[in-house]
Amino acid sequence: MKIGELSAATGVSVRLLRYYEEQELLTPVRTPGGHRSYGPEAPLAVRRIRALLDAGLPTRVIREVLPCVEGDGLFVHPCVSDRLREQLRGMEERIAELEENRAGLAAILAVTEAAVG
DNA sequence: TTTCTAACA
DNA sequence: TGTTAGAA
Repeated sequence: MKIGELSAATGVSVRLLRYYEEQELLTPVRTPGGHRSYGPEAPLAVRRIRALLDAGLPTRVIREVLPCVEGDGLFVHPCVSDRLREQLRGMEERIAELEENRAGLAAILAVTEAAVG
């Protein structure tokens, strides 16, 4: 199918579909005219990518685990569990850092408002 | 009309 | 991610 059809079938913009290809998440074949041609499994592949993206994974990680994804993307082969835990760890670290930032900013505001009014 | 690439917002 | 320009 053509990119426009895949877009209509998945609700993902044509622009994004081209971007996924650039990130090596999708690998459509080319017609003699240079147009992208997607196979019948493309809609499922896009759903998987979306599921992983919605989990906050960067495209770089998605590229690594995509071959191990099954179904609609909510289940992956156990062999990539470690990679995913690593991501979860990093995510938690970022959250912790943001909490510190929040406390710091709140403190500044509290002191400021107490002094000014 | 649709798609392509590349670059800008 | 959306938009846009010029070409096929």
